[in-house]
Amino acid sequence: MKHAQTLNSEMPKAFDPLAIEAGWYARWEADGLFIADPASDQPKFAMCFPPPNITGELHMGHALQAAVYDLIARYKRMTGYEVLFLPGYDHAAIATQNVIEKQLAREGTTKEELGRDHFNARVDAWYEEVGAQIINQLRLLGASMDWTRLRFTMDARYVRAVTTAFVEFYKHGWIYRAPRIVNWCPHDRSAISDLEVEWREHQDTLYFVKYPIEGGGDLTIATVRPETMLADTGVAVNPADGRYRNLVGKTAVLPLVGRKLPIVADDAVETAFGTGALKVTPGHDPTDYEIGQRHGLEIVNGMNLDGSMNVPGLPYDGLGALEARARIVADLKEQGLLVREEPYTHEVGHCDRCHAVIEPLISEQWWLRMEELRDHALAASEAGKVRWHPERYERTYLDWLRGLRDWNIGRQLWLGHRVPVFYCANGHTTVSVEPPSNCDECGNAELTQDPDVLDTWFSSALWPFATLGWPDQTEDLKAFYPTDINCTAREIINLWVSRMIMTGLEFMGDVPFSDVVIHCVVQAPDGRRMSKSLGTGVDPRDLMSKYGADALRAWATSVAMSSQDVRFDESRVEGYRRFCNKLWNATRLVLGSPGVDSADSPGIVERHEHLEDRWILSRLSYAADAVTAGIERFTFQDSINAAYSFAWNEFCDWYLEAVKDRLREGDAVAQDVAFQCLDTLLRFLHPFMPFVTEELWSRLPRREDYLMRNSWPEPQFVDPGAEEEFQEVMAIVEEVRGHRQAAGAPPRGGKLRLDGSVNHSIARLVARLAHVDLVDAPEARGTPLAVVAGRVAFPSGAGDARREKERKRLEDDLARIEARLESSDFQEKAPPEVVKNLEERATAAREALNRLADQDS
RNA sequence: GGGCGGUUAGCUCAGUUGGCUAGAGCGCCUCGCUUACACCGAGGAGGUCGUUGGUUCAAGUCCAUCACCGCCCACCA
Repeated sequence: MKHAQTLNSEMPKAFDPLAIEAGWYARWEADGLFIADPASDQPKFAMCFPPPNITGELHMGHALQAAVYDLIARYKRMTGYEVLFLPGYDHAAIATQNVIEKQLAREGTTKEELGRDHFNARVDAWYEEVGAQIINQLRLLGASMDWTRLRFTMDARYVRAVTTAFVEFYKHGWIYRAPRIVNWCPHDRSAISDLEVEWREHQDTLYFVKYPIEGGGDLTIATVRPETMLADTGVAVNPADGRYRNLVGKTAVLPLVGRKLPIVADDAVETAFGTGALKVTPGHDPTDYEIGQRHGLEIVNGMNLDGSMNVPGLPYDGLGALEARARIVADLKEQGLLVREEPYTHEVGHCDRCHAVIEPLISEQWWLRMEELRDHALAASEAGKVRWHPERYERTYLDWLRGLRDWNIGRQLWLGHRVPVFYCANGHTTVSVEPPSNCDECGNAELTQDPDVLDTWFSSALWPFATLGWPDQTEDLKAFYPTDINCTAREIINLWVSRMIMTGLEFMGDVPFSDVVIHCVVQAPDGRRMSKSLGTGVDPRDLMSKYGADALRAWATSVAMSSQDVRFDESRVEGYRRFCNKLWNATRLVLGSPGVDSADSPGIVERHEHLEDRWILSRLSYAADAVTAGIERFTFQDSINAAYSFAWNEFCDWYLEAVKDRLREGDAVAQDVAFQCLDTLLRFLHPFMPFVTEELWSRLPRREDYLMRNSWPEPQFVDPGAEEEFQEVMAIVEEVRGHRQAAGAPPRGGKLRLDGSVNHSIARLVARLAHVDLVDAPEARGTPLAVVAGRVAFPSGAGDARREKERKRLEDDLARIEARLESSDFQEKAPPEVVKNLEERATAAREALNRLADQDS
């Protein structure tokens, strides 16, 4: 349990985050506060943390995401839920393979040289090392994750879930194997899905090439990839294109190769592009593939899996694409077939992991039919089962879903979940979760497993239930599925969120979560992408060691739901460290008051004789409401801002200043109110800044338990009258201070006569806060301050400039207000309360001007 | 090519259903080491809310247009 001590004398003057963070995390964890109990009779609340790729350390995006998740987890615990916050990490097959390959390259070797076994050992070691790093960083952040339920997508249990899903889909007849044109990464020697292609702008050349026509004449086509012409099997024109109508049905002859190419008419051809004639390469272009299918064109495979040319008998055989291109262009030029070249800018697909140029080619792959999965997901959305925050992202998701095509789930990588398909020597296929010992059909025991692995996203798609034990009906699964929230960056809405929804509906019969929260992306200060390779990354650990985890988290949650991406601004993180320090010192002040150990805390103050007490308690209620509303609406910045301004601008700047004397005298009511404020404030700040709040709360008198497992505050002391009166206090005090500075007077001292209309409570506070003595009448000489009708003036004439400025402001304001009030349209059409409000403002401005005039006379 | 978001103080950002006398943090200027805090306190300067129109008694807030910036989808070679 925690150590009990409440002596502020032990509190250093400055808050040191590093001195307390690790200790609290260890204590929370040791006391099992992160562990979820499926048998609890509390309502359940669950979130499965998006498994970070094990490709390296956590970056800013992870920190931001973890801060948001953890704030929700802590908030829900405090509001009475049994919370499961489940951590894990992802094997990220293609990404990890690339990382290891790069390491090997640096060591001057390759995975082929190393061999499968050694390569796998290497990968395992890497998973262990990086997995530990990631966990460590999440702990540093204060993420209250249930580490007893840590999951890894390569754990045996998880693997079984993945293969089970595959087998189920297969039984439905949704998984099939077929040759199709795919995005081929020649570097990874694997197919990748459409979503894993990253498009980049290239400055290329558009080549215009003359194709002779049998029986005389020729036509010119335009291409940026002349090397693919070696695999051309046709030429296409638009049926509506009058220029070429007479050529349809004729045959062109492929230069350099001599192959006969039927000229066909197809709507897919754009008449406005190039010459309006398209060379058709069904084996290496998706559009061409479809045209080829429609017209029965032959498919020629002109490329090897490593991206080199596969054109036996031609001089380009075995060359890389770019080299072949140069040679072909030269040869065409020599033969007079190159009509012209134009610079051309277009988008070229790259592998999003290794960045190699994608080569579309025909390949036999595993496919998953999406029709039914998609339709169920669409129906779930229509039924309002998933809410998106901000709402607009629902459309992003739905638009993508509606255009969904079959998913290429096979990968030809060394890493990943193996496809659970086995072939026997007789050519039969057995599909099974557990490796079969015999062929299902003929009993043959000589089985070989399909070499393909599954797309990483196939396994990630099962995350919300596979982590809970599916396909077994575990206690966790029953208690915590469906989960409640998924929070990610928008870039993986389609890759991941959509697929979880589809598999959840399929295997669990319900959506995997009810709310999807999309957070913004943090950019480098100059607006570029934050990236290690660009050198624009900022390490969250550096920030934590400079400012503390609380400051980083407070900043992260304050920007997470921005409508636009945010540029990283370190000064804002620093600002939240100062805020922690402010809280620290405010607590220190209150704890330093004599006799606090016996203060009646916590307890609602029944003795309301002090205006400032009623005022701050009313403000506290208002702030607590705002914090709660912000969390509930997923606008965390509203929560942070409300907490910050209450703590700093109201509690510290005004309340503590107002009650300093009372605290010093050991006034039990002031102590009680101050503790009440601190107690509540620390509670509603805890999800945002768990460490400093737990530390300070533990120092308040008689706090036996952890703040972390205490209840969410709902103070309900609202006193509009007190708020109004205190406004008056602040206005007069600010005026005194303003005049003082304008006149160059000392910051305290002097005498002030308040108008008789100012009540005693207000007068008392003004005197204290403005550091003046109240008198009945200003003395003729040596009186620095005087007041007329509740407003401050210097009788001497010092402060005239300020007064003049004030007059100007008031006059301008009054003129504007009167202009509006004089409009009959306004009087008739504006709501009465708006008119009334404006009239009151006009009155106030006139009174203020009158007072200024009185002072002049 | 389609869709979405953004353009508010020197910088980074807030501004809920139109009522704003437009805010915060940082930075800047002037004071002040007052027994919680100099990781501080007090005062102050600084914005015709990207453009041009429109709707309205009233527009940063709604509509249209244009201009930039960013993102997501999209297989015109």
